[in-house]
Amino acid sequence: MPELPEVETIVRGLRTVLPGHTITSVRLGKTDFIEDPAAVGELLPGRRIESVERMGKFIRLALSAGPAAKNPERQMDLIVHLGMTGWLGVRRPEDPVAPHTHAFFELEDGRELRYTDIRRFGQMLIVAGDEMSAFGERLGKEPLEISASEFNERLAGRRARIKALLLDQSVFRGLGNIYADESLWQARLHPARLAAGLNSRELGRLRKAIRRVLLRAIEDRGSSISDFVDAEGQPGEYQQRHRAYGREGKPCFRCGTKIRRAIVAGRSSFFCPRCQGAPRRRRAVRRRSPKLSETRK
DNA sequence: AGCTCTTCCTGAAAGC
DNA sequence: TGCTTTCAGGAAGAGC
Repeated sequence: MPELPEVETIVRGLRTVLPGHTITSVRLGKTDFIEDPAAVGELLPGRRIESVERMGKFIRLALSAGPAAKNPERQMDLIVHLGMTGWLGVRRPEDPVAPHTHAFFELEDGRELRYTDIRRFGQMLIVAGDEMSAFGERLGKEPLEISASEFNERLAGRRARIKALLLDQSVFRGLGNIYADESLWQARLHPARLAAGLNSRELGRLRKAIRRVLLRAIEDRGSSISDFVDAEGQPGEYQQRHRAYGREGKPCFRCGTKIRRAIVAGRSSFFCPRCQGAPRRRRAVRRRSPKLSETRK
């Protein structure tokens, strides 16, 4: 499942082969993951890919218009989210087409950029230049760029479970289930702890753990759990370093206690019950007198 | 505000 | 063996 490190890996691969090339035509298969398929088909031909960037789990292809493009005065970006099973890469036309490949962007040199997505949980949309900043503002901060004080501010006073906030893309962008669990294991924090209950030492540990986990995972070119491969088709290596995710019943690398699995924030969450101290049981909501609960706003 | 449930989708794996 | 059910999960939306 592509999270920040996997998307970064794809982006780095695309960056070496895409910029400077022009889209000459578009072919689409199933289009239910595309916001406006007609616009993709009509507006992209004639545009040149200027740059490839990652924004959280989104891939952004910045496009400039050549003379053949429609609406050449409008700067636009093609935004792609890989969802669960998405893949984006460049192939030659004679290369075999992977099943569930639903978009082909032919380039002026004959190669084609292909989008493959088994489950079609991905997204594809065109964002006009003047809407790009608004798009970015809807997302949270990049976890690798955030300062300690910004990090703490984002979590301060939030009564949601820390796992839920790590997964919330409007808080931080790019973390998913795997790297949230790995970071919490590294920071020795239970996923069900309330963010508001974390002290500054714990917040500091968490921010550092996230950085460490993500940077190492990027070095390893992501985690290949089921089917992730990079833009060249190579699997990542980081799954070999997982300490929590997917390790139910196996010994904790720190203390040997069996890793447990529980549903937190609606997601299966893996943690060490010993190293990652469980939150104090949430106080049962017992009402003393009906009046008290009524008077409280 | 935040939680749970549902929906989208396919394929792998578990259950019978 | 072969069919059926369950599960996985990113994100959004509904309802509480």
